[in-house]
Amino acid sequence: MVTLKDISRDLGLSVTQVSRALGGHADVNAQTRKRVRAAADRLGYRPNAVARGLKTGRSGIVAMVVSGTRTPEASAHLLEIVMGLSAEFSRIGLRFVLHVAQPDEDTVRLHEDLFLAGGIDGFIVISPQKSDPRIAALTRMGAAFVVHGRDPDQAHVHVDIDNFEVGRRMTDHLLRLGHRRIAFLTAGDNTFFSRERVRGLKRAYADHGLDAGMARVVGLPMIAPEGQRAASTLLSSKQRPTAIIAGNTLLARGVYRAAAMHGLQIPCDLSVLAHDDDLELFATDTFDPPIGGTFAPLSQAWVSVADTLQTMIEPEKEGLKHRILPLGFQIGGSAKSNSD
Amino acid sequence: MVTLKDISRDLGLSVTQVSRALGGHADVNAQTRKRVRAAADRLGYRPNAVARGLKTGRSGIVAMVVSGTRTPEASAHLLEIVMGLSAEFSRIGLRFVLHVAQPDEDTVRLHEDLFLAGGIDGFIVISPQKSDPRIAALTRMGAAFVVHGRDPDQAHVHVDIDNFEVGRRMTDHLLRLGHRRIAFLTAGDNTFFSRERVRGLKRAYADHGLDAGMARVVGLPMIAPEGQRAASTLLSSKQRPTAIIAGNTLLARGVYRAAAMHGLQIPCDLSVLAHDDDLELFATDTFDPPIGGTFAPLSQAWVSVADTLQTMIEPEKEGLKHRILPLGFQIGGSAKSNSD
DNA sequence: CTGAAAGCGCTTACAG
DNA sequence: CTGAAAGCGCTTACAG
Repeated sequence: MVTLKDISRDLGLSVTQVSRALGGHADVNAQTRKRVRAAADRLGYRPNAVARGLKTGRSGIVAMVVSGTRTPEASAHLLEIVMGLSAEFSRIGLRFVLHVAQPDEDTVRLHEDLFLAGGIDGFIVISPQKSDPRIAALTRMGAAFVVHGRDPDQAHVHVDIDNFEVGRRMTDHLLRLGHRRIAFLTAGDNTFFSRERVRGLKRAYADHGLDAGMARVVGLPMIAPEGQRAASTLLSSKQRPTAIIAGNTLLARGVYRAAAMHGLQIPCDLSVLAHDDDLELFATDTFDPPIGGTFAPLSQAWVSVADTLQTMIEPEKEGLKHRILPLGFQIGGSAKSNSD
Repeated sequence: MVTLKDISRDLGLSVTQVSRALGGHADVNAQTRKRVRAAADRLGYRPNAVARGLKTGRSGIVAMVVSGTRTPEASAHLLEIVMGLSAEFSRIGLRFVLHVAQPDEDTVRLHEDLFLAGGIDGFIVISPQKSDPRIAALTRMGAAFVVHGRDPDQAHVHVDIDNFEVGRRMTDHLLRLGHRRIAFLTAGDNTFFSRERVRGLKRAYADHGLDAGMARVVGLPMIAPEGQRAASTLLSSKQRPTAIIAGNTLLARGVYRAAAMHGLQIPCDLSVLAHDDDLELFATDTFDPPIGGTFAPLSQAWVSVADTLQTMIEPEKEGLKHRILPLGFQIGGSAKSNSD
């Protein structure tokens, strides 16, 4: 292993100067800097992150702890998220590692263990639950962390989209098209984003002077088979909805399948909208007709999450601190006016 | 942050003794040890892994670098592997972290970066390719690592099953039942395990005095849709096979589907065997009829992988060094005698 | 522009 | 059984 000492000996310089030269500090003779750089390359020097970490208190590593998932779709979803985060962090010079816990493992303790042992500069938390204990623990320990999404019960740095608007805009779009019986497939009530979206849906009804009681809200795991099952039930019901809003494109995929099984054409017999995270694995380009709805690429969120966490870890590099990301709307071809 | 110094000050002891007491060394007065333990708990002491790492050269962290995958099934497969490894490593007191690379990212470089920066004690490599460059790089750097599977072109520590036997036993079983036209669905030719299995298949034919030319070997990604497609093609062919061997249960799932679509009953019209890794996500208890074939739980492999890597990292804890794991055979109900 | 020195928190010969 | 000291490899005031 080549150390600063080796370089300093090789060059007859002090370790101090070598360190400064490689660190790119201004107060080093340009000549010297060049010589040091050359020697470091020649000897194959690699800075020891552990030693640097002990001195500076920073390891350059950020972590995320997740629980193992139960379904292929959820796994694929998780891995795409991890890939997106990894890419952003490596772009800004931080290393992102994942710790996958057992389903029955205590993730709060894992956060504590990882942080208190040192060596982790910060954390990412995704899919926060109501009064999320991970957020409470990280806050208590004074760890740097960014949450994707939001827990309204605690104050914390977060990056999110305006989920109220997600619910409001899609519902408004359908109401304008004349739909009244709208079903909304979304996650359970213990997620803030879902509650916000439902609140947006209700607001849209109210804005149109309508009773939101006409809408049906269904809470479910947000994967295709569940979407298919729920849509199937809805489409078999007496007062079947004329439009379905899917919380993500996986659910929408299930809705499309259910519609096909019921012999219903989209958008003629059934309008469908979905919120689209723009995930590659569940690309919407295979939707026929093309799906409409709100649009906010998760990849944007990762840019923001990574930059924000970096700013918390390295305050000297003042970066952006986006919090609420912009929301788009795609018309698509999956919704049509209704005159029931 | 509470350090050894804080405890030593609190107790009026030297840092040396505090360190030894907490480290469980024998040469410390039992009384003292107790007092130190109590003080550490009271003050909330957590050893600083970074400092320890600088001194001992060990971080207690092992890593695996994988490329992001493209399909939900492959993602689920990967995550189950990661969960299994995580569980084993945490059982023996090591932390297992995952780095998920972009599909286009240079994983060799990632291994180098992670290792040369220090802070990673060892690596796990899975799914080795022919002349795998990751293995070459880790060997060159002198890193501790264990490969699950084997690269015949390089010497390295590995944990594996006897894949020759996997191919030989399943083929032998079918040949004894009178099958002659056997199709074998397996991975591409660039994997050692697949070549070994094919070699085993040929040996079984030879042992029965038969020409292995009657067998059909199909290389493909080992997931259900591919198995279904390949089986469908085979079952439509003129000289359709009377038996299909699937390299894993995902492929077998696809074969079952294809058989159903072709109106073929298993095992009456078609015999099917599969190698079963005993993964929870692709449990075989939903196979009707129950699938037969070779059986070797991956969870066993992880026990062995973790113990072996620990032995390489901490030679003082001499542990087991299983290399080739035992192989079982399940009769199941998916294969039947043939008299074509 | 350069170097000697201190120190991050820990472990471990060494001497008593 | 106990403690003073050295040192892992780095960074960074401080003094020149």
